[in-house]
Amino acid sequence: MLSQTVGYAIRALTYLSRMEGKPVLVREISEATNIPQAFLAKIINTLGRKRFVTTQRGIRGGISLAPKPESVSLYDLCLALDDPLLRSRCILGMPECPNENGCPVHHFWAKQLEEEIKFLQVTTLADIAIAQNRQERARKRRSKRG
Amino acid sequence: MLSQTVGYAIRALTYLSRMEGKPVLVREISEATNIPQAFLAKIINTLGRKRFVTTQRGIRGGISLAPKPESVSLYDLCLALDDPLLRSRCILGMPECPNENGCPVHHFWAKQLEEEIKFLQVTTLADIAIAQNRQERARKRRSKRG
DNA sequence: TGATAAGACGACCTGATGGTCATCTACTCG
DNA sequence: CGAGTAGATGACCATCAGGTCGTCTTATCA
Repeated sequence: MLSQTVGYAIRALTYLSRMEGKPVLVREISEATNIPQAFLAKIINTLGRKRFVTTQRGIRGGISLAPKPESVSLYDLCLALDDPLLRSRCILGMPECPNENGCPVHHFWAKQLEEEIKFLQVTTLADIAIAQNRQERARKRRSKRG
Repeated sequence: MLSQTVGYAIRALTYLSRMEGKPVLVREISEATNIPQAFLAKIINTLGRKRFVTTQRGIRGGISLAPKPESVSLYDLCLALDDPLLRSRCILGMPECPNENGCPVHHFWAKQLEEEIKFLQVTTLADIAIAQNRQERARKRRSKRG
């Protein structure tokens, strides 16, 4: 499981990546994605210091995505926001566990974690934006039909 | 990832399951497994109320495993100790996510969780005890040889 | 220049998890 | 019965993630 924080970051940046670089207010992101505004501001701030977004204060200010969506992996975001997933270790914590493959729990969880890291590395904001656009269109079709 | 609490429970009960029903002191389990004693006592207490172990106070007292090791799945322990894993939901938390299969993140994580639940259901204390016995023998061989 | 709009930032709160400690209760044995 | 042993139990503490609030700073525009 990813942390709530990284989940929010993914949703917020995905929203930004569908805006073609136009600055968007934190308030607007918050309302569109249903993320608590004050907390989102904090996350955005961190992402700004790590150069994932550029921020602009004052009138006509807002947030915009700095890199291209397809060059931001979920793994990058986990790193930037220090997601606990990246710190996870064998839960049975027996001293010999990491070096032996006898323990079925260790073996299984190591495999799961490896798969997850891999997934986070190959999945980018662009992938999620595409899926969201698809969902959006499906939703609109449904409401027009209904 | 399983919680620390469930990890401790698995290790403690695996230790018990290698004792053939003989009562063992919390202190002994704690020392053998390197689990903080006071915290372990609390976990054991919960497991006692849920009938996973029988406890006996006073001289010649201690803890013993109530069911047979092969009939206690890790899933049972997660349930008994209310592991957060069993409460996990889609991290992107978008309202449509659970009903759509468009979101790659949702899709992947649902699959991972399903695999984990399955693993927890089919893996029992007996499986872990067997693996530990194997490790133990290997360790002894190494130290005799060295 | 000053009003206003925005993000920056530090202080603080809350609940969950992991962990400690002191005291109570129950059991065994001499 | 009384001493001693061992689990039961409740109060308490630390840390962390998630979240709020108030104030400061920086930008735009009239």
